[in-house]
Amino acid sequence: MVKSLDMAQTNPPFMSGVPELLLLRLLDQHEMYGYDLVRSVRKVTGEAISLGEGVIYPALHSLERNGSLKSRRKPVGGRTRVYYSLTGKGRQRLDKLQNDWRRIQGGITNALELPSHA
Amino acid sequence: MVKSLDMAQTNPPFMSGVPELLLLRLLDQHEMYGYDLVRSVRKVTGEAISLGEGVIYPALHSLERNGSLKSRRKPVGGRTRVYYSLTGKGRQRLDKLQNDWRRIQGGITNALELPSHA
DNA sequence: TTGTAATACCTTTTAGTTCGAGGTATAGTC
DNA sequence: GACTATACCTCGAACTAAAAGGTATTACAA
Repeated sequence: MVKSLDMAQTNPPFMSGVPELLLLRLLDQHEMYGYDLVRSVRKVTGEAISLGEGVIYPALHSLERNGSLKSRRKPVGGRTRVYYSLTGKGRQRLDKLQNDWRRIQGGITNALELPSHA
Repeated sequence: MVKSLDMAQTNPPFMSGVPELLLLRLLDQHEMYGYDLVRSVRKVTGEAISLGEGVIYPALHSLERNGSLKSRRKPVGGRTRVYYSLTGKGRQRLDKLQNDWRRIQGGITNALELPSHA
């Protein structure tokens, strides 16, 4: 895999909260493991959003620590996969994040519909 | 003005880049001053988003520093208002942010349309 | 005239967050 | 034997929004 030579873009706009929302949303469907989530995020967003492993793994650990996710280790052909799934708390958290997202998304949509350079 | 007693919510989800986008978008219409922008943001987002002065003023200063905004001081009834307006660079920045927003917004909308708890 | 609310500006501190880069190891393929 | 894909992980840097707190003037009401 060729690594990017672009300068680090540590804080891209509009991404805060997005990894958490997407992970919870995907894991609400069925359990998945980290490496798989990297690919799934790209796929379900229509290639619009790509989250690297450096985002996914810390996020999964953090979500498990706060009780939104639970995990189980499963050996698959010599390798070990860590499968994550939602807890009740995780589903509540997902609801809250979806509400937040819809509120903000709606507000920005309103704002962007203003006439330009009046 | 009664200050909020709620606990500090320093990093609310989905807000990164939003102040910058909204300020540039509003100032693309006509020049405005900080205190006015606080009220305008609330209004144009249909009360969905509220940005305090602690967000607005630093953002305006930062945008002026990087050349996206220019300002002029205007005394009004004993008080001095600082009016901000977009530069060419600011309009380019607004275009870029709007594209980023639409991309991410579309990606998340796709992801949220998945069937739940399959 | 006292005091309170609204206007209008500002800075500092805090608490996060994403991201790239880098690291380990196994399995499979050319 | 080398390279790619799989699969896990950590760390440090860059950046950001938000609250809290601060100054000063104007307007209005009790």
